[in-house]
Amino acid sequence: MAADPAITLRLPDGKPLPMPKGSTLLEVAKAIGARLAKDAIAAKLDGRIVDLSERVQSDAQVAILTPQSPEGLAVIRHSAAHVMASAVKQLFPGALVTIGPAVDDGVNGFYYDFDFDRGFTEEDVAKITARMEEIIRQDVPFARSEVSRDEAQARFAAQGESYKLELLEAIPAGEQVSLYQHGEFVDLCRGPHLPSTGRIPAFKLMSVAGAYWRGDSKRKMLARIYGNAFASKKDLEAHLSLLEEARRRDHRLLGKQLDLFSFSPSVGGGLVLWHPKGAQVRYLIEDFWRQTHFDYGYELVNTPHIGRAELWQTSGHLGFYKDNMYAPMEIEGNPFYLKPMNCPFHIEIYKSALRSYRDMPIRFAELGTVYRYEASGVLHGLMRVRGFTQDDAHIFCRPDQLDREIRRCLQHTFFLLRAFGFDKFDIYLSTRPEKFVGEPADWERAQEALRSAMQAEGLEFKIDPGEGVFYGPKIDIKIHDSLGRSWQCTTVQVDFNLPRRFEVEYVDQNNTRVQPFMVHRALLGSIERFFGVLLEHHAGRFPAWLAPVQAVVLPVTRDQQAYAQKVQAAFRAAGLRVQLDDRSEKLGFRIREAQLAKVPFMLVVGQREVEQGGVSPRAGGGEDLGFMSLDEAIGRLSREAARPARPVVEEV
RNA sequence: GCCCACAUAGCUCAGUCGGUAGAGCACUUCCUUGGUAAGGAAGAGGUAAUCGGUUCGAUUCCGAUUGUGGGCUCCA
Repeated sequence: MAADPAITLRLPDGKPLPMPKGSTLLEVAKAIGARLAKDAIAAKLDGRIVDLSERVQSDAQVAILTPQSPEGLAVIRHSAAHVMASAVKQLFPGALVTIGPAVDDGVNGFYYDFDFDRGFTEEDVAKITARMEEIIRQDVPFARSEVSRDEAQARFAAQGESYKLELLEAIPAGEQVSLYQHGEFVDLCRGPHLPSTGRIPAFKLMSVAGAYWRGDSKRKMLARIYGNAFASKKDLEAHLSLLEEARRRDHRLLGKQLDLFSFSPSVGGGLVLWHPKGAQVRYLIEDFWRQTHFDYGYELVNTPHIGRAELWQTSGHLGFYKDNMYAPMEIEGNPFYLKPMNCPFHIEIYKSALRSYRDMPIRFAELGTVYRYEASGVLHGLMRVRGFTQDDAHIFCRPDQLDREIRRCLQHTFFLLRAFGFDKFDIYLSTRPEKFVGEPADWERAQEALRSAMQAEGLEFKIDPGEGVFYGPKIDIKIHDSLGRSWQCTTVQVDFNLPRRFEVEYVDQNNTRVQPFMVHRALLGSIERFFGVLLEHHAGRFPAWLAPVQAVVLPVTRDQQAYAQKVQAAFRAAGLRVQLDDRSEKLGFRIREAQLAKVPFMLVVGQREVEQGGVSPRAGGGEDLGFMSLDEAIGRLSREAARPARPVVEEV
């Protein structure tokens, strides 16, 4: 040992660790601590995630990965995918293996795709689970080997694994590839993997689905099995109960239970029917939205649902967006299209007058209802529909105003989203893609404006290089809901395409006509989807200012009916949405119904309340607030059901 | 759109190995007026998603269509 030349490894805390050259990472872990060595499942060597069996030959940065780290968890899940594939091959030798990575979509942690003609049934999944448990119990070691591509081809050809051969085709001849083997099962895989199958602490197969080979709808449909794996049984249980909670607050279920909206096969898929209570909430959202837009200096506009084909020709939508547009309808010989976007109309309003640099910025906002063709298979409740209302706006501004306008948009966005109860966000800046329109210099300028606006607002953001739309860079904001799931709502996009196509201009200080910057932005995204997200976020219990019914008056007996009507009228006069439930049912029954309807307040009035001229409110949570005078109760409910305060708009 | 699954009363579901269907809740009427999460009785309600086919006979088997769910792809 002493003869081995020493190397120095640098640990995450910055401490140096001298080790003999050629030590395995497991030995490194042991040198750090016995407990760490026991927990270790893989390691990070100069940023590269590798097996514990890998030998370190030179000085390097080293971190030992345990199941507690996201990377460690990914290794467990990837290994679980291999174990699943081996179980499938044992049970169904006719199934061909394809790929099986670790993923993290909030539900699943890994999958493996098989070419298996019969497809997998529930019973198959149960059998596969049992076989996987056996393989894990046997604690079979994962062994890595490196072979030439040609040798790998020969091996997979012998096994008839045609998909693996296809993957190998893409690798240059003569290159080394890595194989991972546990038991009989060998897979082409970069790795890394756990030391052995016994190191998978807890897993569950979640579902079976179809998936195209290489995600290409022209290629073969494969049978995919999804699963998830965790660092402990407890983590798995927690995950499953989170999924259970998500099912419980599924907006489609709540929409039915609370009588908010529905879909009808007679109307068509993806077309929402808003019931009175749902429409009430929607209008409250929209009213608040409008008020904030006035506060942030927008002017509201209103535009038609259809427009002539020429308009969409000019905008370019018939070129790049046609697949999402409905077939044209002919009106007196002219083709018209249902609008998939509002921009061309807002531009026409802009162009209805000659604009001066003094007029800028011009901010047009509209709750514009658009129709987009969506393949039937992707429709999903309110989250993915064919007709929806965008909270759309277009800002036309001078180059020197862009930065300021973006900051304003961001302030407006966060004000609005916070008002609805969201306070955690992921922000992304998407930059110029390979195919783009406009001048690179303008792109630079716009990207810089987006970046500096976010920095000025003190926002942390990630950059998605090359993920911008072809017409301009954009900022996307995802909100986190109460279950920790994230939803893309807000998008702020600079557009270099439409101003050019429509010859949008203003007259500058030098009396020359120049093209303004144009910004598209949707803050809530789509009202339909936002409503769905909001519904799930609050589990159907809207904040009192949005509740379709804010209180229900419950007379104890028929004798208080007249008084109850007076109470209802008094609350209504104060602007509260109050209903009266004087059906001949017992009080307990009516309380139960109001509770299930998630009404924030119940106003119980019996003989005592009549005599003393008050009410006894009960909060939606079940708390009896005790007797109070009518004025006191109206004051309290008015405060609790107050709309969020208006924003303080800073001029930046 | 593609793969798989599903579609029975307003809702949630049961049942029918091919012989035209049932429960609970909701609804209507009556009784009950009860102080903080389900009082009682009676009644009404179904062209079994739609359209074809096989069969003496189809809600049940087969096909198509529409819709829904889980995915793929795409996106607000």
